[in-house]
Amino acid sequence: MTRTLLREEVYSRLLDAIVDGTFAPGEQLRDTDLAHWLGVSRTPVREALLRLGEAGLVRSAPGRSTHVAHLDPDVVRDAQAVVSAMHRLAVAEAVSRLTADDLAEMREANDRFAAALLLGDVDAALRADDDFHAVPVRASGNRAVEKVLAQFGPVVRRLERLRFTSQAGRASIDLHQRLLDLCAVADAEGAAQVSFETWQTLRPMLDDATRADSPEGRNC
Amino acid sequence: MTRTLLREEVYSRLLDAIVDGTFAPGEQLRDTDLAHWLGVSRTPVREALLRLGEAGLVRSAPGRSTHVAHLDPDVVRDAQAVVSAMHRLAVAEAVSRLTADDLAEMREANDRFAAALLLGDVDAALRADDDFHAVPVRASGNRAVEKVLAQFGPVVRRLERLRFTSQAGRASIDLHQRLLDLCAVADAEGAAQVSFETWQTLRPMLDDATRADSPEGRNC
DNA sequence: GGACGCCGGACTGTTGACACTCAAACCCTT
DNA sequence: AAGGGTTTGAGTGTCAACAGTCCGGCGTCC
Repeated sequence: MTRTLLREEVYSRLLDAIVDGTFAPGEQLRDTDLAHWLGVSRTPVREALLRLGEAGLVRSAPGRSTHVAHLDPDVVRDAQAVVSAMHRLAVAEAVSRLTADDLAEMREANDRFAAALLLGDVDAALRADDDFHAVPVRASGNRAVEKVLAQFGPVVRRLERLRFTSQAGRASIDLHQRLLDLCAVADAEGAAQVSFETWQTLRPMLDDATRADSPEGRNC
Repeated sequence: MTRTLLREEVYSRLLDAIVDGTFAPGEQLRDTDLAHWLGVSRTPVREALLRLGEAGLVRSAPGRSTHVAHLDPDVVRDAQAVVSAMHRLAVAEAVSRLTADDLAEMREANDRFAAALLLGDVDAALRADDDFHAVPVRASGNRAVEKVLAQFGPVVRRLERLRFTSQAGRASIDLHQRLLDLCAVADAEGAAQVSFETWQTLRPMLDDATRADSPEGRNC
């Protein structure tokens, strides 16, 4: 049984709090406060914050302060482009390895996604979407892709939680179905392209983001 | 003037030592020894090692030991696929933004690359190659791409230093030239595809790696 | 001679405290 | 009232030391 380190637990909790909005964009994070809140010393908190900083979820001014990153449209757009490219790569590498069970798992996740949209349950919809896309990522066996997605995925998810629309969701159902169909006939290039397009459905959310959260222009 | 932190200096020095082979694959790294060697306390060393671990350049067993990662062909292949995809994305986003100065800078770097190959100067060749590919990455303005390349680029470079051949280098000159030509006529898709292919020239090195450094099969 | 259990050392994880930097606030002078 | 200089507090960077885990070696028993 692998050992769970405090810095991993702290990282997960801080990540969740940032993505779900418990920590608001711009909110100051003091590592001494977080240490007290989590009941640990500063070191695991510092280590977790460093990782969050690498993903762009927090911004630190050395020796000064740390803040939850604003939803800077440039930052999110950059992360979204990286996430799209990683999923396309994963799909291209996975298509020849996907089993019937994998495809069934993707169908089931897409069905859950559609059902969640009907209920207006954003959290369930995003979980189903995660489950859907996780299948080819896992099948690709590319650990570097997994690491990049673990790092930049939350940056994109954070926007989705705030800007999710049923309209974009419904477009995703169809794209998910096309992706499934192309995987089923082992069309790696077609599937990779559709995977990329699936993640382009986020672009309208990014355009909306320029009218939210950072009224004084961009952080530099 | 931005402040330089010890953990950044330590990270750079450890990264260089791993990529250039000063720290051999498999070599044990004790953070107390590294702290003494670098004249700092363990904290910046630990923080640097965590980052190196995320890139796959070191492997830590929690509470046990830390080692320089072997040249595991799977790890390098994964990183190489990610690096290829990032450069392709960067080129696709950069093509419409490249100036005449940018193109001139790329030509100059390709010329230096060719000259270094003639002299058999691997270090100079790799520096020129870095300079060449840095231009579209910078022009793309995508900070997330820069971060991913900073993280996984050294994993790929590490193999190149050991397995570099003039033959592969000469193939790169032509691909560089094709990439330049396609950028000059603003063919984003063509340029992106050639950029991707440029990084595929590493594949023969990966196949050779299975006969080096990890005779007992893979680390798991 | 082999297997099992215990102990100690190696090494990392975490802790609490000190050091340093930066910016805001306050005070003094013009 | 404004500007400049000094002081102080906030917050992070780094330090030294303690805690905990894991594995190898040694001793004992069968």
